Amino acid sequence: MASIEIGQPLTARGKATRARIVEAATELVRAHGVANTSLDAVLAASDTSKSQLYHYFADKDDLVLAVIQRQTECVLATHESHLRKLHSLAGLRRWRDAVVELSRQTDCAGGCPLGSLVSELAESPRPRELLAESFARWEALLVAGFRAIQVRSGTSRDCDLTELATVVLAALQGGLLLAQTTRSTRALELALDMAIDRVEAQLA
Amino acid sequence: MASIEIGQPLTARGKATRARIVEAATELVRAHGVANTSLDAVLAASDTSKSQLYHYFADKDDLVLAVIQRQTECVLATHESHLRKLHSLAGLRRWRDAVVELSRQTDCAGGCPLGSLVSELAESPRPRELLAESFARWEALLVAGFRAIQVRSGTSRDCDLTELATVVLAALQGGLLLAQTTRSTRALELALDMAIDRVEAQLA
DNA sequence: CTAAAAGTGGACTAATCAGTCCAGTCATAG
DNA sequence: CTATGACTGGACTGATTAGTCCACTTTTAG
Repeated sequence: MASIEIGQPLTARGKATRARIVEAATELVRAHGVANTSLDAVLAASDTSKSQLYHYFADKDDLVLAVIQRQTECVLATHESHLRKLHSLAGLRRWRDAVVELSRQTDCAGGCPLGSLVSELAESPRPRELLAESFARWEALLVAGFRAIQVRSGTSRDCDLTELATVVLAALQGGLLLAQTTRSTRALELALDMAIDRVEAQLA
Repeated sequence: MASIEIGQPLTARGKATRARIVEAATELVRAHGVANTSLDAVLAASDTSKSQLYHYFADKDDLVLAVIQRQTECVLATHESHLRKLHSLAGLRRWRDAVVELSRQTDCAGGCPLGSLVSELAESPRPRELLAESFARWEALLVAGFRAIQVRSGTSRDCDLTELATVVLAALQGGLLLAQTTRSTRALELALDMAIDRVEAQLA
């Protein structure tokens, strides 16, 4: 009732405050999970107050929805920058290397920010829908990349690019989960290599 | 200090009480996650009292360790019963079907009980180690199955069965995560099919 | 200028949580 | 039988939590 609905006015200052809250919440959730992130911690990290938070969000669940959306934009932006210029299998393997390197840089901690949200929120309808959309957009990015490879190589063999994108994403998520558990990028490398070999076999 | 250490006496009644607590906690954690499972809820579900819980466990973290171990035994027992009698690729595909069917029966909810624990506990050293051991045992089960297939088929081609087990497990985990998000077994089926095709290519 | 609305600060509440404590019951070894 | 220790019931505490409320300041529209 006290929360911002669609179309409600928002001054520049208001927008900035809201953004500060979402940014701080996203960072805390990525580091500690939804359940282990208290609103008080968000307020402290964003230098705001209770009344501000409840001015812009109906409740914690509402804030979590905003966090999912922001995290989605962050993750997709990272991959989009790599996948946009994709036009060969070698480029896909460079993407693989970048993903592995990113995981290595954080010592394999945290896993995928979106994947982690799934196991915590997948039983709540609205968050689950949002995450499903995020993965769909991620797959679309991969499909676009595959198509670019196909176009460049000339051989437009008939195969389901969407299915390929799904298995690549599954390999990525599964690989990251095992990497997070073992604190080694080995499983991630093997899983992505398998998936990319599959792409090569289907595409070429 | 008040908890049960290794070697401490445990009567039959005590063992039963401890088991009841772990069983209830495991079920609640599987359904709602560690952070969303309160000790009071565990007590209510197991029909025990605070003093009993703290008689057998040092604190909540200690109970969580027991939950990880019990959940590991449950999951591995399920897969062991399928993988033990493995001696052909057809058998491996039947295992795939069983995994898919199991996911379908719960409407893809919950994902893998061990995988879900990872994203919630992977940043705590001891739980993470335990989960890493669980996955290592799971991979060993797969390796044993692959070896049985290799022996039966006669062709003992030289390939790294451990790597194969890792990618199959990664495909399973990633597939389950996407299945949980989309509420469809499609991603799980595709990911497992890809991994098993890989096994076939490497093994035969 | 001025009034209405947007935005803010922080005290407060009620519920829930992990963990403590102690008085007691039960089982069993000697 | 009896004493020791395993086992149990549940009240209690202090900390933390999400969420409420109201007085106040700042911005904006007319």
